[in-house]
Amino acid sequence: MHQTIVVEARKLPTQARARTTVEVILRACAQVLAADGYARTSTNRVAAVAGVSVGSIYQYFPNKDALVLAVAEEHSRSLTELLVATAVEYRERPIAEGARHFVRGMIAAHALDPALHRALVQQLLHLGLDQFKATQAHVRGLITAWLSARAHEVRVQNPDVAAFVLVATVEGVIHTAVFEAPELLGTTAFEEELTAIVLRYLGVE
Amino acid sequence: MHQTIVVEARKLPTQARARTTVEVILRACAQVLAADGYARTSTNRVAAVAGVSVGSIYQYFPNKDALVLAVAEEHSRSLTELLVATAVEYRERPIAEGARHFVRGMIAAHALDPALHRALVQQLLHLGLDQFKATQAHVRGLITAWLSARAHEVRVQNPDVAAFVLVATVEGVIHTAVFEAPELLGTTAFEEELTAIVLRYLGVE
DNA sequence: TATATATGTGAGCGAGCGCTCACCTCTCAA
DNA sequence: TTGAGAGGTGAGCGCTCGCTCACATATATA
Repeated sequence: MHQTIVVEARKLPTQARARTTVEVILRACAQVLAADGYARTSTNRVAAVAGVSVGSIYQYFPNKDALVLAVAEEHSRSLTELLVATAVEYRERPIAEGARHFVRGMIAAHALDPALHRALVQQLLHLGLDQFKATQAHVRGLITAWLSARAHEVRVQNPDVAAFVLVATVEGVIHTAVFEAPELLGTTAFEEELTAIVLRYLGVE
Repeated sequence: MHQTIVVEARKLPTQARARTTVEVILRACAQVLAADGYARTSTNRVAAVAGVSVGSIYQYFPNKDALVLAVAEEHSRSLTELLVATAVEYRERPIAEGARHFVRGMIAAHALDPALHRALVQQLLHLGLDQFKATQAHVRGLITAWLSARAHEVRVQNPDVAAFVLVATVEGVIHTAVFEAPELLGTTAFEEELTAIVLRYLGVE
């Protein structure tokens, strides 16, 4: 039922003003997605918010879904970058410290733009499932490697399964908080509790 | 940005054949939602699948969203019933047993109709956030009560927070599995691992 | 049987959607 | 300075959507 979606840019912006236009369009699309969700995000609305004509959108994006997917790519790139940064930084530190910073990184990643993240997660399941899975797999890969390198310090039989459960747990709890209790996200109590479940699962605490 | 949605039935079916019509419509809507997602669920499609005229839908539902919300209500009712049943059954048993059956119940609940669940979760965040929250709160309430009753056996400071984390964890892991690794759902290994994280978080294992 | 009311029908409306295309403006190398 | 192509425009096409309404049929009641 999920048809293939053409993602390739129709034409590449070569002049400086064209690159600005593309960026303005992407920012406007992100804004409308965050505010109104995918269903109410029309190309005409995006163009209006961007202060640009509809035609300009279709110069660089073959269709609406390609535009949304481009926004999603940018979002998940900055999200992954943030996580990879923490992963590298805490690779050699104690488990407890690493876990705490993984949790902190994930919370920060979701705090970047919760509303946009929400809209994208919703629709990506229909549009870019592969890309969505790839991002998840990337994060999971980082955790798997980290667990494998410290298998003797940690209570896991299968690092793959453990990574799956860990990432799903942290993401799940943060998502629930985003939707149902956004005020929790900034608190240390929330971070503590999330770190606790991770550490206890790993048999560290 | 989320406008109120009229949910009340436009008129109540009094004759037997009218009740059948309503049920046929609800079933058809659930089927189309599960197969194609909310965006591709049109009232005309639902009517066609139900073998009924569009007009009949609007005899009993004021608009599309009310119809979808009615499907969601039915779905979450059967889901909650299933969970309450296990909760009652294992209230007096050991923690470990209770946790295992909570996990099992949640897996079973999501296995009822994963595709429908998926479509509903996606859209309910826009349509019936209150109802969605209420269902979550109900489940969380059961867990809070259960943890409070056994506070001395279990490593939790705040039963409310613990219940939040637990429910979010179990839901999150199951959701991730539904979307990314449906083949995991039936396996005992999956159930084991999910039970393990719950028990270790509670300091039972 | 006759009448009132509940139930069911489906062509088609108005609106909004994604998207196109004929046309205009800007940029820059020659 | 100029012309070729990149960049930008927006009215509007074709289509689908949610939804209505004038009408037909089934059922309950007298």
